[in-house]
This record gives sequence, C-alpha cells and structure tokens, in this order.
Amino acid sequence: MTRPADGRPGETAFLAGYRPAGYPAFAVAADLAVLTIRDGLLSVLLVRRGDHPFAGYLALPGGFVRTGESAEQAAARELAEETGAAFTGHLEQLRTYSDPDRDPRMRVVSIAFVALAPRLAEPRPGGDAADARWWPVTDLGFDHRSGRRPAGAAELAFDHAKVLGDALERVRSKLEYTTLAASFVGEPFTLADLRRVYGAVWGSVPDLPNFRRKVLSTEGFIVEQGRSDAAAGPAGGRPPLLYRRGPAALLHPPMLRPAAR
Amino acid sequence: MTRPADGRPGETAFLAGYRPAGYPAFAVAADLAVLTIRDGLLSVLLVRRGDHPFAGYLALPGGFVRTGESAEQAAARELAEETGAAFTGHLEQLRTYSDPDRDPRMRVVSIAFVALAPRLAEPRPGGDAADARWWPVTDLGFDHRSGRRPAGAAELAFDHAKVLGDALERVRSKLEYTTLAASFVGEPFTLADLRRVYGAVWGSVPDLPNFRRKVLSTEGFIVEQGRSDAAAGPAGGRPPLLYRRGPAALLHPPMLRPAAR
DNA sequence: TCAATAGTGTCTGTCAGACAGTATGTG
DNA sequence: CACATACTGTCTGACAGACACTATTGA
Repeated sequence: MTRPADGRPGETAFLAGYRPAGYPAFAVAADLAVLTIRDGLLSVLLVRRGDHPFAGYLALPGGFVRTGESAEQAAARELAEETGAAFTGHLEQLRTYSDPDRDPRMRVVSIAFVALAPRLAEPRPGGDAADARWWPVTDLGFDHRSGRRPAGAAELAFDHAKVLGDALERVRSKLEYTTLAASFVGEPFTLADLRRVYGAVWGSVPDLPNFRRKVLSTEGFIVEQGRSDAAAGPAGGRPPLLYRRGPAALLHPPMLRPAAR
Repeated sequence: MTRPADGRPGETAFLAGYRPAGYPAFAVAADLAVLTIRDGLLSVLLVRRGDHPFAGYLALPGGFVRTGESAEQAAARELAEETGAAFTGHLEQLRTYSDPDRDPRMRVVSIAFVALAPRLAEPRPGGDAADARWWPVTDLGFDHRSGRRPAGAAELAFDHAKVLGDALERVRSKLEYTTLAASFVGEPFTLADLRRVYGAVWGSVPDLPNFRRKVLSTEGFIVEQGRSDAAAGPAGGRPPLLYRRGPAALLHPPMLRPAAR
C-alpha cells in the first residue's frame, strides 16, 4: 500500500530527524466475538476474568496489539492461542470502540472482530483468562432481534455487551446477503445442517422447501458432494445429500430474515 | 456503558496502584471520507499535504484523536474544522486500518469515517492541509463498480486510496438497503434530485417510474412538503413536488443497484 | 407397516423491470 | 402551438411464502 519513502523527495531525510511529539499515546487491543453453533444454539466464547479490572466478570477474549503486527494479525494470533490451533474459519473486523473511559486503567482503543467457526474443540484457557467457555447468547440475555439486552442480564466486562450486541446484529444481517452461514458448519454438511444455522442465528428456521430452492438455485453457494453412505438418523430416515461450501460469497437477491418483512 | 469501579470490590485499590507497562504505544487518528454530490458527480473532500510524509500528495482530511475524546468526537471535530461549521449530516464509522507500516513516521492506527452531506460551502483549509477541495471520485480513477483503481491513477497519501475505495463501496451498498441517499440532498428536494443521487453513486440512474413507486411506497422514506411555488426549470416544465427526509432508516425490501442483478 | 427424515411440485401474492402514456408548466 | 419537465398506468416475469405431496431409510 505505502510505497517506500525513497520515492518521495526529501522524505527520507525528514524521517531520519523525526521525533514523535505531542500526540496522546493509546494502547490498542484486538477483541474477539467468536461465534459458533452448539446444540442448535448460537454461542459465543467468553472468558472469566481473573484480574482487575472487572475481576470475575465475563469478557470477550482479546489482547493488546503488538509492535509490528496489524490488528488483524493480532486477532488471528489471539484466536489461535484461545482455540489451541490455527484458525481457518471466517474472521472479519467489526468496528472500533474508543470511548475515553471504556477501560478504567488507561486509554485503550479496542478493535473488535467477529469470528465464525464450525463447532470447535473445547477452548483452552490462555492469557489472563481464568477459564474460557461457550455461552449460548440467549443465556446472556440477547434476543434474536435487536441485540439489546434486558436489565438484569449477566453483565459483561468493559463495553463488551455492546460489542457482542453489534457482532450479533452483524452476523444476523450478513446471513441475509452473503453465504456466510456455511462458515458455521463443518464439511461435509447437509441442507438440514445449514438450515439449522439460520434457525439458530435468526431465531426461526426458514421454510424448508423455500430454503432448498433458494440455496440450490444460488450458483456457487454450496457444492454437492455425494450421498452419505450409511448416515441415516438414529431413528432411520432417508440419508441426506452432502455438500461443501462453494466459491460464491454474495446472495443476489438476498434471503431476508422472516421477521424483517 | 462501564460502571464505576466502586461497584466492583477491590478494583479501586487496584487502579490506585496501577501503572501501565509493557504495552506498545500507538497514535490514533480519525480520518474522514467526506462525500457529496456536486454537479451530478460523487465527490470527496481531499487535502493537499504540505508537510512530510507524503508532502504534495492528496489525502483524506483527518487528525489525531485527543485525550478525553472518542474517535467519533474527533471525527466530528475535524469535520467542523474542515467545513467551518457544525456538521449536521450523516457520520458513521467505516473501519480501522492498522498496518504496522501504514505511516512511515511511527505506529499510527487510523479509524476511518464516512460523512455524507448535501453540497456544502467550499471547504476552508485547516490543520496541515495546504488546501482542501472536492474531487469527483471518477477523476481519481475510481469506477462505480469495484472501488479498485487502475494503475496510474492519482496516488493518495498513506493507505487512503484503500480507505476511499472501502468508503465508496460502503455508500454504494448502503443506498441499497437504507434511506441514506436523502442525506446527500439539501431540503426540500425533488424526486428527481433524489434520483440523481442514486445515479451519481451507482453510475446509472434507476428507471424513473419504478424509482418513484419504490420511494413513495416506502413509508417514512420521504415526506411530501407541497409544491414549489414558482420553480419550474429554466426551459419551463411542470414544477415538481417537494419533499423532506422522513423518519425511516431502512428499506425493506432493499432497492438493488441495477448492475448487481 | 410405521416412524422419521429427505426431498418435490405447485399455487399465489408481491414486487421490480420495461415502457407507453398523461399532466402541467414556459416561451 | 411546441417543448420541456413532472408524473401515472399497466403488462410481465422473477421470486418468496405457504403447504400438500412423494421418496427412502431403519426398526
């Protein structure tokens, strides 16, 4: 992106003599809303904080951005530390939270990320987290509509309740116009698996025939992978066709969530 | 958002003894992509940099976030400084750019914003900007589709070409599912004015009868304000009805840009 | 044969694309 | 009157909602 300063006359000399001055110093954190579907419930990975501030509170995993790495790299690093393996799912920037008093210790700007993953192994504790585990977002007081929470819901540390609310709304709306739902299921998956993702995220499952028609008619959303050999349900039933994620990223036209209409 | 530490046992004492240590210090900037429609062209406010680094290059206006203010407050302050008056249009966070070498002086994280405004008075120079003026984005090599630019287009300072490309894509897509287009026109406006906004942002004007039907049938998008008394065009013609922005923020279902289908 | 899960066909209403037509102003 | 701009009516096809139906498995 940025060309070397040598291409710009006089700049190298300027930089050699440059001393930063007069700008307030900030710590910069990368915080993660890691979402997955567990037992049909949209769930988020939270850590129980062991140290002040907000000792004992639930918090989004995260950490400070280091010298020499971007916020995206920091987020990927945190994610790998938290889950114990290189992360291969979907990771995107959400937004940045910069209220002056959002951290009582000092001035910290938090660049928040959303990560979507198929059901992962149980997380292992890392950093200053006393423990880390999955929480169904409904257990935290988040509904499927607004992302706002009733008074009395479990309090999260810092402004993480707002961050998580924004993350949920981002995901709910991205299911409408992208193929992101497929990031929530392990491969290969069935159409019923994929439909359950929409049910968990939106709070209501789309009508099955219409859902099939939409997904199958969207070129490149999913790719058929053959029929499972011997994978009928526990109580019998026709074995489903299996699919993998396709190359398409966008849905045109979008699939609007039921309540929105 | 954050409750006072007094509600959390032991934290006040912890904070009294706390000394920040071990975290890299960053400068945090708020940079602005201020967009408007001028002479039917989507245009962005750019400053010509007077000082190193990138002396002589075009850049997005912006500045460092100060102690005690959020990035949003910093953006609003910069905007007011740049335009010479309190800003009343639409201002939203775009995303944060944090590549380690995006600024050759030091580590600077840039929180970028998009501002939309009706045609403003000519900007007045401020800060380290040698001068500030409006540039049609097509003159900068941005097309109406991808936001990516051909090699050889006028170079912008830092990573601002990427920021501006992201801003343009944000606006193009937000016109689809929000009523944001009305932020680009001064009140009162005509339906033809509003339609020209879509034309300028998308690169092709929507079909007029269909556009009218969509806009007028979306409750709360615009509010009729009576007919202009004596405002026929220079060559005559029927005087148009006048409108103001309505309370609705979202379009359901969305109005998709022509090329997308 | 039954229960259970997978998958299909089809009617209907809504809405966007296309475009021909009407209304109301100025010179 | 011509002309320019504003505005309306309507046909059509694409597609989503709703829901009744068929298919294939295990017990």
